[in-house]
Amino acid sequence: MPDFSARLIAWQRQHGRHDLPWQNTRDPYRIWLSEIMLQQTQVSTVIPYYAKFLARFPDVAALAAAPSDDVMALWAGLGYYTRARNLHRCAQVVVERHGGAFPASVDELAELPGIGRSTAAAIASFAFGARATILDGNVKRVLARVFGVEGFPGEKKVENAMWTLAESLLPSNASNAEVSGYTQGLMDLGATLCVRGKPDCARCPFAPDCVANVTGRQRELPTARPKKAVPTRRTWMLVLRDGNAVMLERRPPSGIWGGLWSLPEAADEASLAERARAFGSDGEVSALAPFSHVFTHFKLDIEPRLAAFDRGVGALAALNDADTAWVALDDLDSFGVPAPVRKLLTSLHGSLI
DNA sequence: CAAACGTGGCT
DNA sequence: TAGCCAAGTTT
Repeated sequence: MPDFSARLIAWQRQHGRHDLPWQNTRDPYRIWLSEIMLQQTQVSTVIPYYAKFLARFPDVAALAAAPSDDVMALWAGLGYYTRARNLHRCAQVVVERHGGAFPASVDELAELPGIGRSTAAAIASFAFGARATILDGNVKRVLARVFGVEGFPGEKKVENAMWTLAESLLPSNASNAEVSGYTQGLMDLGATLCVRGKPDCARCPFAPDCVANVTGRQRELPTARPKKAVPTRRTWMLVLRDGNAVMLERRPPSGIWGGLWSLPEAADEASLAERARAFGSDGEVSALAPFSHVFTHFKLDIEPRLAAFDRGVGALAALNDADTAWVALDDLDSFGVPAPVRKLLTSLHGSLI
């Protein structure tokens, strides 16, 4: 399809999205921030986080200078927390090694923490008019359908073929504005017309040439991810409570909820009771309602236990240090707390006292 | 290179 | 409802 890019650019100009919060700017900082947040995350989810970050950290220098805990607290709830740590590191690298200005080339961008090939292309095309293709979920879906690309796009072989195809479709001599429109068009087509469930082929500029549309295979393309059973893990969480405050513990930097503040955990009931005693609680440990939380790759059954504590007569364990903190339930916002733990504590806040 | 890595929206 | 998956990157 020799006129793929021209058709896409024309479609985007007329029917694409033009008023998202991170559009209508060439500020690499704002574009970068949005692109990181939008990785594996829907637009509607990102919008309030993007606004919060921009208000608190108006430029890359402000973000670089912030304490890591502040960045994590602001990111809490968005998920994939490695993104937040890389975001912070990236800001510091840009300030310390690039004089506070994002590099303009795809290759240099892709060397920065948290910026891979697709995000680098997005930033380079939106901020600098570079001729580089993205390859996100939207593009994979559009390419699979329009060109009839078979196979699960998460598979390396298929993904490589799609990168090659996507590169070949780039507009050859386009202005900066056209390059931005092309990249945005790829996303918009996938996000608004060529959606997973019921694609609106009637309004699609590629309908007459689209393999999936012509053959009625919209449902089979792109090829679905192979099904895998999700294992279940189980954990006991300690709600050590002193009046309106609970004790939180810093999680290790990597692994699930890496770098967030969460409730102390144990692998079984007895171990949790022992931890409660070690912290200095001499009261009873009582069961709260169990619940489960589903991640992408496993299900977590959570057994919360409540124990009373009195810091007034408590021991050294009552003191805050780098990895433990007593937090008022009204003040959870200033700590990066995992979403389900936050929900648990918030519901407790309503029912206690 | 397959697996790890969150959460919420949608069907 | 339970399953699928979204503006992917890192290890």
